[in-house]
Amino acid sequence: MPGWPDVLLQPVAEVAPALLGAHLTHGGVTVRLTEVEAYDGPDDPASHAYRGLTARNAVMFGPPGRLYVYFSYGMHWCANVVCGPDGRASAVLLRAGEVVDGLRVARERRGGRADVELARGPANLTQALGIQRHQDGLDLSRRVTLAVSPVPPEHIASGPRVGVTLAHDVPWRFWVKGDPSVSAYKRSPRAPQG
DNA sequence: CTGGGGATTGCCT
DNA sequence: GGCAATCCCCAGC
Repeated sequence: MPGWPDVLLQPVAEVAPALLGAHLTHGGVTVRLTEVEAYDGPDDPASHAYRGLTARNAVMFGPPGRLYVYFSYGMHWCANVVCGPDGRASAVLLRAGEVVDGLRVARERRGGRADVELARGPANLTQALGIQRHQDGLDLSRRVTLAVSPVPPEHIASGPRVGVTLAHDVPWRFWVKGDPSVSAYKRSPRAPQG
């Protein structure tokens, strides 16, 4: 298993599950990633990079291993790990994690939620870590620690991405089976029935 | 310049 | 399960 950042150069659907179990540290808080989603730049209709380079997604088109942060629904920040070779514009959305260090700070940022909910959901995870617009483009090389041993495939589940209207048949959401910090799955209201 | 929509969340019934 | 909050992004005129 390749280390950081070479692990990011694999196809994004392999990068995403490889990041499960990794630790990410920012703002005095460390989370263990339990849920992620893959977005494959130019070929993926659900990706922010699908329509090409814009001011918002510029970091996606740069080198791997940096943080791509975007603003969502007028109030939330969400974070991705840029991956693939420079210019490929692939990314892995960080959807959920378990706070393993800095509980006190994370609780303050999340306003007294239950510990298991501190980093459950992409916007909640970024809030627990204190990530906002200013962290767009941040180099993650000294902030990510890959799992000592990868989460075994039999402990990983996959399914459609959350809230995504297009390409709903692509099962590029990956999570640790049975982990309580994984967010409840909500299909996009506009996704096909089933 | 403008307007419709969005990789969400949490509170409401 | 329904829906409001809230504002940036970007496509289109």
